[in-house]
Amino acid sequence: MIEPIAFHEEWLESPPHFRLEPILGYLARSANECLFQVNESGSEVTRCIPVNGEKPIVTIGSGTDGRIRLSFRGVAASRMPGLSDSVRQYVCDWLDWHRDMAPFYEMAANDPLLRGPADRFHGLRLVGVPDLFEALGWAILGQQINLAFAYTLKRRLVEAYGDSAVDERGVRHWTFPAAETVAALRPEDLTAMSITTKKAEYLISVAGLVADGSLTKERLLSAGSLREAERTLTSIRGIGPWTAHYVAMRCLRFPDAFPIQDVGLHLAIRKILGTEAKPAIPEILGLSAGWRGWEAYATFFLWRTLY
DNA sequence: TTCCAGGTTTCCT
DNA sequence: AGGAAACATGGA
Repeated sequence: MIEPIAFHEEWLESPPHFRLEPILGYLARSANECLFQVNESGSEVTRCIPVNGEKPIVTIGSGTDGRIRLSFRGVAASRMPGLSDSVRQYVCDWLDWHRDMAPFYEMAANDPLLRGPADRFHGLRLVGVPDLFEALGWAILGQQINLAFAYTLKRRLVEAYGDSAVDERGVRHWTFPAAETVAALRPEDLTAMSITTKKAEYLISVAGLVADGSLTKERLLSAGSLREAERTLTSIRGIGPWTAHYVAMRCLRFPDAFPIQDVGLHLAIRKILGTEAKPAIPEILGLSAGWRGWEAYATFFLWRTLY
């Protein structure tokens, strides 16, 4: 006898300065994204969120009254209890739901670089990558290659070694490969999909650190300071300052994380200033002086202007 | 074909 | 400490 598949739905009040539209716009930036899917009308996003040993397929959309609709399916009814709390927790982390954004908008209103983006993308949140290995893996994959190619590499990795769940319409929803899985690979397994030799080594060794528990989110957060987390991360081969700050920003959620070497950031600044050349680091330090404590958000809003 | 991309390591002075 | 060079592959 087949157990009934449950469907769960709930509605959440949007916090102040939270709008799904600019968030979905960001999530839809690559048609090659393989870990979640924004629907054609851009009104909702769907992804598999592995929690409590289950693989619910979760959809986040907005109602006409501004409330946010959270629904999930694909889980046996008997396994549902307790799941909605975990799913909601993941979604809140993913979308930085609880951030008090008022100070950011106050600051941005008087900032020459942020004024425009903060207005144009009002309600945008710093979309996170809650899983540490996913954040590290995505950052390493994206080092020094264009974003389009990075998405292609991620898709190859995910579809080869990730887990997945199939919904009632037969659509497969992927999750990022487990650290344990990647830790057990040989470099050739990854170079075969055009991941460079070095990155293959980095990915496998970082996966090993995560898999054996020596590198955890809790440990990186426990020291409390961005500087400590950065030092721990950059001591690992394959993780430089950009990757450390990228992970601090999108996974550890340090608000002052600041991947200042990021090419995307440079391109966004150049675009807003209308200059010919990309800004030099000392110039960016000057331009960002007023962002103190909001560097991660400032970076994210500037990225958003590129897509 | 050339340039460059959400860098990091290694090797120089 | 600071800077150049090597790496390595595809997208536009």
